Amino acid sequence: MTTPGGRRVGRPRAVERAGKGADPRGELLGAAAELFTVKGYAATSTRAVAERAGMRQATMYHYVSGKEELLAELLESTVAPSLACARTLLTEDGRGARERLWELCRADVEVLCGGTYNLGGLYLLPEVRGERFAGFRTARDELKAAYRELVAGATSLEGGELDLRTDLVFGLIEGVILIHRSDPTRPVSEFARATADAALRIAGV
Amino acid sequence: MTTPGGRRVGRPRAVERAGKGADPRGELLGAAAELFTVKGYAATSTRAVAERAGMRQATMYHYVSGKEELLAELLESTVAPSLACARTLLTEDGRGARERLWELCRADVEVLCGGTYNLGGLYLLPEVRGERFAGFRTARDELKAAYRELVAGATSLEGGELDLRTDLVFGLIEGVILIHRSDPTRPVSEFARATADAALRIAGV
DNA sequence: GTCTATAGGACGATAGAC
DNA sequence: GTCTATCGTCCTATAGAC
Repeated sequence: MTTPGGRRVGRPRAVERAGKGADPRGELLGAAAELFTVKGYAATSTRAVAERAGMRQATMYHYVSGKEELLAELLESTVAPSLACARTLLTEDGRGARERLWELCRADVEVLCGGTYNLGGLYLLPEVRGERFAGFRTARDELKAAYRELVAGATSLEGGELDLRTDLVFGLIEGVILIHRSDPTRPVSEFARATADAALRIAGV
Repeated sequence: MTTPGGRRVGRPRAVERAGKGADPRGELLGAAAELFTVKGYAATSTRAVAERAGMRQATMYHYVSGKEELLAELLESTVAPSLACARTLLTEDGRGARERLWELCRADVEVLCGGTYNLGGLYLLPEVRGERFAGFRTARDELKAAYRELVAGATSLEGGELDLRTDLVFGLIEGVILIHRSDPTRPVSEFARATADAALRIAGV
């Protein structure tokens, strides 16, 4: 951090960071993203996160309240783009539900598998069921409701049958996270389109 | 434990177990199954496992070498039935590949979602990538190869296109684990059949 | 703003009594 | 066969120097 005049303030870091984004909070989030997705949340220490972000463990607490805040923020940043996309698509009555469902699936897979780290894999961590992450789960539920509405429009199903089809479509999307994890070499955009095609076949349109 | 004559040996437990299966190793596995699936592997202590099995933490080491052995055994016991089923189906040339693929999907979902605990959820734990669980991953790979062979027989696809379809089918099956976790009230056998139907639609037959 | 140091607790595993 | 006790390690979070 620097003053408006450009003078450095605060004690210098023990290990100076080469380039990288000069935003310490962002670096912490990036480090957490990598470690949480690869080693899991519970198995990742605050030490490991902080050190990878180029600071000592205690310094982390200057930027975040603790480990949970890191996970909560990562989760919400991951579901937010898909949710924004879903809200937009729901208002576009001009296009058919079938086409909009395809587009939602494609965009969702693109987000889940497209980043540097496999952030979609965070959804699968057991810790996500905790109190602290209710905000994320609410957003995810709203996204699922959007899927349901588009499946309904595309198929004229209703009731339990509609729920079942929606669950299968939604399950496919979340399942592809695992596939992508096992073979990350496949181009994401091709894979996203193929998954969207498959989702429509599951929905039965 | 008792002698052939029925006399109790060893120091009595601090907390006597009511009924339950009198096999201590089995009780440990059952306790681990519940805790690992609900709280995750890394977040579950050996203390918690042992105590739920009705013994002190240290006593656990009389039956298993440690935490990892519990997870390894649970994983292998979960994939084994599906793999046995797949091997049988691969030899049944009399039935069409399409029908056998459907049956494999149905049986797999039944195993993954049918038990008391959602053992299928263990596949998703980040720790499973560890050295110690290579045996499980090998079995899972063989199962996936069986899926691939049946998809090939049912569709006449080949090469990259066959790989892609197989991954989508396999991803659906693993994805439904998550669905079942979010709504465990739905009858498993109905759900398993619906998932198998969906898998065939993804495969494109 | 970042550090060192440490409090205070939980963990996995082992030793040895009973 | 099961216990109690404990070792050594690692953890999260805080206090306070610089």
